[in-house]
Amino acid sequence: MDRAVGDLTARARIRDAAIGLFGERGIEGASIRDIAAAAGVSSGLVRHHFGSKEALREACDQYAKERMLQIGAELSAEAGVSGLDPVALHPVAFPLQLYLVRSMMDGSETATALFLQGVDAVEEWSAGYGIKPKDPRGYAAALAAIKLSVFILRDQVSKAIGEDITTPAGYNRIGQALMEVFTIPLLTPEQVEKLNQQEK
Amino acid sequence: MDRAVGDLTARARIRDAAIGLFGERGIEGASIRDIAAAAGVSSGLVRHHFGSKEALREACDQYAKERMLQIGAELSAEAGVSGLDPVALHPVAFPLQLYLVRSMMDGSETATALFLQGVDAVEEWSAGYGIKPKDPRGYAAALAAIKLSVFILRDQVSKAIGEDITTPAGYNRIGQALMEVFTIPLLTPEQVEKLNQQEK
DNA sequence: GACTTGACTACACGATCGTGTAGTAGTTTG
DNA sequence: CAAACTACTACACGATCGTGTAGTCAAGTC
Repeated sequence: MDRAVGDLTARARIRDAAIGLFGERGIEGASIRDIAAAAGVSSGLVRHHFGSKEALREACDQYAKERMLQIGAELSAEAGVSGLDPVALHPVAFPLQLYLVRSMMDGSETATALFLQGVDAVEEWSAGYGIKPKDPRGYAAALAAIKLSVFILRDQVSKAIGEDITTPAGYNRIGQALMEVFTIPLLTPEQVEKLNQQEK
Repeated sequence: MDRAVGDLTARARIRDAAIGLFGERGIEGASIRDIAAAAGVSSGLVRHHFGSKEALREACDQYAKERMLQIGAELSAEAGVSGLDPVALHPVAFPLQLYLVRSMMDGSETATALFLQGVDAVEEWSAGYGIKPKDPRGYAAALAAIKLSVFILRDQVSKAIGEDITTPAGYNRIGQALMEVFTIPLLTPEQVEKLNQQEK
C-alpha cells in the first residue's frame, strides 16, 4: 500500500502525539495511555518503541531540538533574517517550541542546552550588530528569555489582547508589539542611573 | 503557650507548603501527601482544612493574589516606583510569583485575572508616561509577559549567566540587563517598516 | 518449510494518587 | 458535668499511573 503524505509510521505518530500532549499539559499531565490513544496505538507499543516514559521524553527532546535547528537553518537560508528570528512563529515549529519550553521547565538538559545555544547566538548577533550592553551575557540571556515569554503565556496574552496569538493574525499582532518594545526606549540612560542609586 | 513569630497555624503552614511545592513542581507534580509532609501534618488534615486539592489550589490562588497586591501597595507607598515594578523581586513575593505563574499556566482563573490586571496597569502607566505605541494593548501585554519571563526561566537564565538569579546579586544583574533591553533601541522604526513589508 | 525478528496488543503487577471514613484529644458551650 | 465542636491522625477505598509479561501476526531469512 502506498503511504500518503502525512501518513507517518506508528513510531512517528507516537512521538508527535507525545510532543503535543507534553507541550499542552506538561510531562506529568500527559500519561502514556493518553499519548497512545492520541496516536491510535496501544500503550504497550509506546513502551515497545521507546522503553520508558523518560526515554520517550528524551527522544522527543532530541527530535524537537533537531527539527528546530533544521527549521532555523532553512529560514535563515531562504532569507537573511535578523537576530529576532521568526523560527518560533513557524507553523511546524510552534508545537515543538511549546514542548521544549515545557520540557525545559521540567528540567530537561537537552532543552536547556538549546536555550543556552540560543543565548550564545543572541550574544554573537548583538555584538556583530554593534550593540554594546554593559553586561553582554546578561543582556543576551534576557533577550532569549523574552523571546519565549509570549509563547509560555500564550493563553494569558491572548486573553489580554482579545485575540488568539496562535493564529497568524494574532501572532502578527503580538510580534509587532514585541518589536515596539525593542524600538521604543522605555528608560533613558539617566533614569537607569537614577534607579541604580536608589537600590543602594 | 506563646506563639513565636513565624510559628504559623497548621492551616497557614499547609497553605505555604502548597504554594512552595506547587510553584516548584507544578500542580500535578506536588501530591497532597508531599504537601502535608512539608507542613509537618497528616494528609488528612489538608483535606480537613481545604476539602480537596482543587479547593486548596483556589485558596492558594486567592492568598497569593491578595499578598501580591498587598506587597505591591506597600512598595508603591514607601517609594514612588516606576511601572517596572519591583514586586516580583521582593523576597516574600518570590515564591508567590513562582506559584502564580505555575497556576496560571495550568489554567487558573484567579492567576490569569491577576495577569490581566497587570496588563491594565502597564497600559495605564505607559499612557501616562507618554509612550505611544501603535497597539497600546498589545504593547502592554507583551511588556507584562516579559516581566514574568525571567521568572519562569530562572533556572535556564541562571545557567546562561553563570549566576543564580534568585540571589540578590544575580537578581540585580538580570534586572540591569532587562533595563538595558528597554533602554537600547534594538530596531529603528525604519527597520520595523522593512520587516513588515517582508512579511507580506 | 522451519526459524527468527520486529511491530503490535492484551492484560496483570505494584505503587501512588485523591478521596472517604472512623475515631481520638482538647477546648468551648450550655 | 455533658454535649458539641474543632483540630487532628490512622487507615482503607477505588482509580490511575508507569511498568512488566505473554502472546499474536506478518515479513524476512536460511
